[in-house]
Amino acid sequence: MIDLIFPDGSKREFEPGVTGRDVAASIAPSLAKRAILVKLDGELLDVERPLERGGRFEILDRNAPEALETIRHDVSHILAEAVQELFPGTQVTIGPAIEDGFYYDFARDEPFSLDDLARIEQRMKEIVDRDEPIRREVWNRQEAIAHFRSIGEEYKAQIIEGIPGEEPITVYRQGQWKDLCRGPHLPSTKAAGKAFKLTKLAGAYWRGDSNNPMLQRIYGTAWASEADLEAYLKRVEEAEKRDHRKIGRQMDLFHMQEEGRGMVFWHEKGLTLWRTVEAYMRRRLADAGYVEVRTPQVLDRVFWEKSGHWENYRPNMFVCETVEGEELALKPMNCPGHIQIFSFGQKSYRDLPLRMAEFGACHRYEPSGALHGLMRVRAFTQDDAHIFCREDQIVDEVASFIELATSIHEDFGLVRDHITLGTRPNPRAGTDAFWDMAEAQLLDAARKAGVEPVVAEGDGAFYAPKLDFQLKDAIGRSWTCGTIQNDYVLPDRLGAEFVGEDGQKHKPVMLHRAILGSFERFLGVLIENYAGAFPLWLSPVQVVVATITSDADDFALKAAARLRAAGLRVETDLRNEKINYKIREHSLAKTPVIAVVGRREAEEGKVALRRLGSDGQQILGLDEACNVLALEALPPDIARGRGHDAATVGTAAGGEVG
RNA sequence: GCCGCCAUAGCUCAGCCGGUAGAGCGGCGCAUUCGUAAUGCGUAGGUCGGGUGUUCGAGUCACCCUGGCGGCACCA
Repeated sequence: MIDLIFPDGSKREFEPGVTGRDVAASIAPSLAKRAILVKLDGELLDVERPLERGGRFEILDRNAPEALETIRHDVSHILAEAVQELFPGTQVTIGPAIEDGFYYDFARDEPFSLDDLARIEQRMKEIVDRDEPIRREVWNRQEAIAHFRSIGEEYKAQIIEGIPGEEPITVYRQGQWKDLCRGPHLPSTKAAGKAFKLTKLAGAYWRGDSNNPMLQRIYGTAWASEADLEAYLKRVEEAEKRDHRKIGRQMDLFHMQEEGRGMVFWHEKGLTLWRTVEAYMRRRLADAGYVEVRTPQVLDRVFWEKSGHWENYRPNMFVCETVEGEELALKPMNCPGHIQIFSFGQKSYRDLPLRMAEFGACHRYEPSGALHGLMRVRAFTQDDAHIFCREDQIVDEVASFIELATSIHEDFGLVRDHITLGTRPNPRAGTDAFWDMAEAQLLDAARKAGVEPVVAEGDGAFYAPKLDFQLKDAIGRSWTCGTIQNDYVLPDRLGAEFVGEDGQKHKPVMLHRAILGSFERFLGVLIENYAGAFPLWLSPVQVVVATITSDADDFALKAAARLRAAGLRVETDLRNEKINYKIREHSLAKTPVIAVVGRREAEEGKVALRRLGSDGQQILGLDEACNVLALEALPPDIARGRGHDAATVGTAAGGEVG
């Protein structure tokens, strides 16, 4: 007999070979009907799977969180079945569940069309209606390989060949159709439900390797209920509205054009945003003990040969030849330049840690297909810095960096989800012993800062492991911003050294670190995080003074001048338009504050402040308005320095009027 | 770079099976001076990303190039 322990703690005995469905039926017939999966000691199993051992046991219906992944996986199989019915001769490969949905990769000479997608989706729904039972079978390895080969499924045969010897080869039958799969699966196609939708068509390399043939991938989304599906589609729509490329155009922040792929034309408002962020970063870095430097944009090929970049990254560098025959390259990164400054003259251990920052403009020839708005560009400015330190200073430096970065990210409304530790990749420089040590240092430092990193196997740079910050924005999407790497290789390669207490020369360790990543990308993230409705301190235009009638023009100009004198970024709108029209226009332009001035305000020397997103007004005397807004527009670091909490400042003074 | 899709006024988009381009918003002009999310009327903008071909005739079909988008690969 086997013992099953239920979630309520009760324990019951069953015959070995009993199925999850039998167990459910012994509790209640309705439960047997609803059951789509069972969990035995944390492992998900088919409900029809005979149980050979006991353990902690749970019966899951389709609303269980764990069921969703299986539903998605099943829908991907239904997709594959539909495709093979409609397009005989198409080979199936793999089709996993992913975040929000699933995909399936097919090998077929003819490309699928968008129209095909609609047909396939229709057929998938028919397959669900057919209620085909899904059953697990264990096959003999050699027979399985021979079988899949014989039916022309070369990819499946290859997959089986790659499965470790001790693992059983399982095949799931789904009506007439079958697929190699580890499982688990739902009891029938009907259990998958119809809350799914095919979303996109894409190419994808077999086994993720660009040397392999390209397969056709069909993506879909699948949910436990129609309501969830609709909510998801709505979320996607909301995210599209925040697209920084769209908002960048609407708000006149920047543009890009054909002749400069991956290069940004920053317009006045976009540059204002940039400079605001830059000024903030300068203050934060200065407070944290960094010095700022600037290194050459273009350096001789010989320099990059020494640094090793020529050898490793030549195809991705912008290179030019001069009339005198020199070969020069635009810098793809700042580190070698910083080492030159470090090595200029002699450095003592007393100089360490030396934190050297540069808002460094770099150029990298990124593959054309990688370019994406501001997120991936060919010319970008990093908020770069290198901390030269002794080995025993690494942990402290990394830990305080984590604190600094966290504080900065939060000032921009981004909350940390987690930090990843990218470990040794392949290929890589250095011995395993080196990597053991370097990875341990980062782990120690993270823990010292109170963070337990999530390990991302093989995600490190080739010369060093790294910590990456994963942030969440206002609508829950995650972004990677900020990184730190402990590099022993480059300082050695470029001969950086310092004189230690012992009078001997030592090699410093170099911590490469960025908090924003690049200004381009970070501003893109900010635009999407705030959907263009920036907090007052960041907003390119902070106040628009809008008149109701031309009688108020003079006062409006005076008010604008005073607000500017108080340090605010102000525009005026004296056009002969109705106030409704102006309010609408400036609200759509995401202006945080509209200062309305009519005859009444002009006579009384007041302004009526209207905040974006609220329809109330705050009528204040001009002086008071200047004070309130200037205080409110303080960057968060300065507000903290003055003992103000930016979030609550400005709401205290003045009366609300409907 | 690879696979697929797309490319029409400043913006968003319509233009069916080929017969020489439309709308809304925006712009400009005139009128309106009107208290917190769109005042009315009028008017000017495109030869349809570039090229080749098919055709009596192409925005509309085919092919090539360029670029954009969605993925894949890449991301020091």
